[in-house]
Amino acid sequence: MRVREVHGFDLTPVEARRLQEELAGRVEEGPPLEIGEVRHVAGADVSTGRGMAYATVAVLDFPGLSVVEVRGFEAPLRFPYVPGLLAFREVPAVIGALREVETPVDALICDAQGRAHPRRMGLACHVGLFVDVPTVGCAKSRLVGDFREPGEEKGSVSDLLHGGEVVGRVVRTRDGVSPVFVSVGNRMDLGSAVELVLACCTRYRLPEPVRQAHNAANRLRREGQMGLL
DNA sequence: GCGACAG
DNA sequence: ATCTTGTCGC
Repeated sequence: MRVREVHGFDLTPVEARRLQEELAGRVEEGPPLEIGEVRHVAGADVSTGRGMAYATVAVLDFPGLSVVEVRGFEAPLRFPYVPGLLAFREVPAVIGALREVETPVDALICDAQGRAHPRRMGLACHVGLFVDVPTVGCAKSRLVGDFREPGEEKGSVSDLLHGGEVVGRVVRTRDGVSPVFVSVGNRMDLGSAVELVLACCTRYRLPEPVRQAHNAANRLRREGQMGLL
């Protein structure tokens, strides 16, 4: 996959925060994703340990959701975990893995926030500026915003509000499970993002591409490899 | 000053 | 996220 060199990552937290304010203006909300045209969906995740970041990207066919490619990339952690600045800690490793993906991907789901971020620049938006693929943020917990608990049935949703705007949606992906937080990454629309995430949650709470990437990242960290295809 | 806080 | 055993629930 083609990856652009938007900027370097040798920054301090103060510089990183200022860069986010500038980059947020480059994020594109829309157009709607033609989900009927989607052939492949990828998921990205990062596992950390012993000063290293182990990033993986799993590519699945759609709507079948079987794994067709898995790539991994490890890089030293050069930035601390600071709420709101996660991208500066994990993106270097993520783009390393994305660079090695050979399958044409139509959409990428990141295990993090997109526009549901204090400066509308979550990791999913950040990754979306480095690639041409539309990105979606699907996090397991909230970073910012207020919301009402969605209904208990799969498919129930509620708006995630912050600073007077709808920055994302709280989505129940399976009956009875805790909801996930979906928001636009880049080149995508919120409705499409929710639709895609729901279409990827056939058996588990998290979208299958993200689950596969998560498992591969843990294997990469523990065993130094992910298993072939 | 106090509480919140993706992974 | 990671560190970790047993244990409560479907």
